[in-house]
Amino acid sequence: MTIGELAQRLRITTRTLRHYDQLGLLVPEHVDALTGYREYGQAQFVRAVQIEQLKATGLSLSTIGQLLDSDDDTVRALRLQRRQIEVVIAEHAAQLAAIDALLASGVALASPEVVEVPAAYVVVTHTTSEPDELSRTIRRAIQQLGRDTRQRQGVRCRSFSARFPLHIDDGPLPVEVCGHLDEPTGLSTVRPSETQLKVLLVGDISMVPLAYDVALTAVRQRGLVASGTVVEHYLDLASPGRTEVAIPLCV
Amino acid sequence: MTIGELAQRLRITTRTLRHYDQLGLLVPEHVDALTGYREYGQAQFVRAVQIEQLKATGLSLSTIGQLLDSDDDTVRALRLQRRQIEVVIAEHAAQLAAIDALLASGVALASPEVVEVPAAYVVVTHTTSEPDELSRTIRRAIQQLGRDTRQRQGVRCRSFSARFPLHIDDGPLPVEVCGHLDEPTGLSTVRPSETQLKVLLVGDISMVPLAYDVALTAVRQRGLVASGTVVEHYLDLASPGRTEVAIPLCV
DNA sequence: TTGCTCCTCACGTCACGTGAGGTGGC
DNA sequence: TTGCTCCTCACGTCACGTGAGGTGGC
Repeated sequence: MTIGELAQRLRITTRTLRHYDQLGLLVPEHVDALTGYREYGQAQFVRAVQIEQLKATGLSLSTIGQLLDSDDDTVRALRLQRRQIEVVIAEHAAQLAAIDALLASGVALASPEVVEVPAAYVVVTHTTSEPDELSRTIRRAIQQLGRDTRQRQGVRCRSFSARFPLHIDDGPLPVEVCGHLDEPTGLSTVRPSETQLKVLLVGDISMVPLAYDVALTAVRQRGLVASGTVVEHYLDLASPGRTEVAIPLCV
Repeated sequence: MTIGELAQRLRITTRTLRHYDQLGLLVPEHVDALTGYREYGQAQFVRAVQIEQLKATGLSLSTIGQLLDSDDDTVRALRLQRRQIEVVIAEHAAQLAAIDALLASGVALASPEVVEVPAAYVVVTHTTSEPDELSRTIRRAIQQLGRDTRQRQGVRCRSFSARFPLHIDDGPLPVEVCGHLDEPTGLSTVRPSETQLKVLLVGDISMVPLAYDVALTAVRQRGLVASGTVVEHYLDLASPGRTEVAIPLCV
């Protein structure tokens, strides 16, 4: 049969069949020496169907060729392909999550700004941490604080924030973790209002150092005076979530 | 800052930054006329972070550029992107299903072969169909037959098959649908053994006509004599599932 | 002088889509 | 002569990776 007939049967284009020919994946039974016309036979038809079947699994054409030509372990190749597709799906799921987080934040793209943060009711806990344990320490303190406030006061924290030194050296550093409440309760205190240079970051945790860097650079560049403390405010704890990284200013 | 410093902060390569420069997506604050060295400032740093944030959603660089440069509707763009990612995920899910079906079948790739199909216990039902209603008619008959055998005989069919004329003209055509049983029951009959040219097809429904075509071509090419009937045997009804398309032979 | 960072081309990736320009049989 | 199918280049896609080959400041 001609290339057009084969293409019609397979519901693919003649260009695709010429591409397969060029790759050596599906060579015509015979090529007219004069006109260059390709002639395909029954064996090529069957092979073409097999190729389309394997293409439906997302395998590359070169892999398909190897599987059809040698007696390579097709089961093994399909299992491998399965794992790779799962990775790709996970990547796309992460993109969906990133989109949702951005939409939920009102599409806030990282940009540093000076803001006046109003006073707030908070429950405070203090701890210390090695520099490279910082994020784990904060996470644990937040979980503990969340449980405590719910058990002891029946109140759920709206969000959490952490404060630690702006410049981190060796050795343990003091960390303050706050749970933010809507209303004052027995154990809550008031955190006074302050001026901050703030970066709202929507994205996964790996972007937090970047936000910190943006904030710090902006402080320097605008000639502001930092108070020596960093504030990270976790607006939601989902990953990727919204995190504010801020540097309190001395006004 | 230099291109290397900016790259380090963003955890991307200098090549990527040069690429952005080339696209006009992120142009340095200043380029040394003599050495060609790029110099980036605070504004470029912030813009670069915004670019990376939007890249996490899977948007293309050209779209990102448009969103950052004009006041295009970013919310609309993100919603659109969300839908496109869902489509891509669905495609990959279909690939996973294709892999699973192939693995479940023992990696049977379409190839026509002459087989002796043994006798079987079946429950038979007859109906007619317009040619372009064929697949729907078969599906309905299978559902009905499945319900009937379970209700009236408490037996579940192992699989189903359908028989219809090999050459389909205009007008209604006779269709025979069988439910295959493990054991004989009150209403079951025996379908005698027969010789078929069979193609086992693993894939979605759209490939069934292809399998039919493979089988028919093989019959012709091998000089066999067809009985005038096509048999489709649905080994599992999931989609994509395993379907045998066979043409009974006159021996 | 040796590293290090920086520079500019320019090819390669993957599976084709899409013209451009031309030919042979009904 | 007009359609139709067929042919061969060859560029374009997308976001860079990866050399090749070379330069300026410590």
